Amino acid sequence: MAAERERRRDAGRTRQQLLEVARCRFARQGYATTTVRDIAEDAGVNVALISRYFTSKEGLFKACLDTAFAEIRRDAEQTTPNDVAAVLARRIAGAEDSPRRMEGLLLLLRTSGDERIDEMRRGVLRAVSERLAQVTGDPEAVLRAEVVLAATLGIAMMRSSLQVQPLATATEQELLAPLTDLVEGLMGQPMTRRRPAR
Amino acid sequence: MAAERERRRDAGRTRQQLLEVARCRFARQGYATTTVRDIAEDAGVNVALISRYFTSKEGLFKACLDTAFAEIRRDAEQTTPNDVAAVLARRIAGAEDSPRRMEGLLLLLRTSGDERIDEMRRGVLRAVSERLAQVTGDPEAVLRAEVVLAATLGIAMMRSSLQVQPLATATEQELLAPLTDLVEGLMGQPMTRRRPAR
DNA sequence: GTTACAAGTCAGCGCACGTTTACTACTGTT
DNA sequence: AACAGTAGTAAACGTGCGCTGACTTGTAAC
Repeated sequence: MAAERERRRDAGRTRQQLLEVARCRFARQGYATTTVRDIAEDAGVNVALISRYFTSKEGLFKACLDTAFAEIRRDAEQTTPNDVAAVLARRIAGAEDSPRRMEGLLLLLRTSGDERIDEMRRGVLRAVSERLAQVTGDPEAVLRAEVVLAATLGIAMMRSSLQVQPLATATEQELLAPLTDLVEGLMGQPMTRRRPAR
Repeated sequence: MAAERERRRDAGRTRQQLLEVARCRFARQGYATTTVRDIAEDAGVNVALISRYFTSKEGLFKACLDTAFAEIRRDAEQTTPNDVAAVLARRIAGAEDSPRRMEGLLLLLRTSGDERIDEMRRGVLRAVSERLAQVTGDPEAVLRAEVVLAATLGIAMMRSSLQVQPLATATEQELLAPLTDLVEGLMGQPMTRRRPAR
């Protein structure tokens, strides 16, 4: 209850504000296209604060990635085999705090030009894929899980920057059936899975 | 047979050279990250020639998109229902002129910041999806076709800029089975397709 | 009320980018 | 051989970017 009244100057709050608007910009426009002046204006503060709180534009981007990674890992850990499609649908088109949820996914495929960041990204994608692959014990499972993940990222892309209809405005419910079929087709009961390569 | 010997100065050839190296750069790095000086150096010519032959960087990008669009449309027109997965696998990981084939796909999701170009992009994606959707007459078919397309684009992304293993180095043969299952699951025999939403 | 420090602002630096202008060199024609 | 026209070059211009250092203002402690 202490100090809960609004302060006109609050470092923690502005830092958080910067994180959120930056995350939104980076996810929608990509790293290179987003300028620090845009971000500062969105947050309603001066540009210099970005350098102060996050060292640099790249530092801010990395901070955005960190929060996104944490979210995604949490999602992945709590997902059970039967859940996969529903969790993906929720993340892509979940209603409650949309479109914040999808932003995390989009950050995964926005490159900053920094090799260390790309390495982090690969790490997260790989971890999520392997978690997904645990659903089956198949040696090909990781590859198939990565295809599921790739599909999810692709859908997120088409909905955000490309805005291809009708996918762009499909609801969570409308996405659930196709995603279920996709996951089922790729990781569920064997169809072509067990047959030898032609 | 006329004038087939190599000329040291050949406008048509340099123009073509610029188109090819630009397409590669744009596909790999995106529009904003690629500089005209990079492109000119790759082509081994002076920067000013980009302005001369394509008016501007954006003009060059648009020219790249035009060639990619033509290729993709041609692919789409010649695809039969049973072919879909094979054509996609070939485009993603086709051996003969790889990785040129995949570049066309990647250009579809690289944004230039120009709204007219984005409109073109949406148009092509939409056309390809509708063509894909003709496989079935289902009203939901376009949505499902777009999911197939999104998956394809996502895979291309993971192979190029993200380089997530094992997807990044999977061969055409290795991709064929998962893609077949994906297409089958989404557009083939009804599984959850006909059952009402939960 | 005064003081000290943190929060926030302002103006500008340096650099890399896309583009342009003035120039040089090659090539086919007569 | 001289010319004309085009292919290609060199250098610089203007702009917008990320970032910085000196400054101002709010806030909490005494």
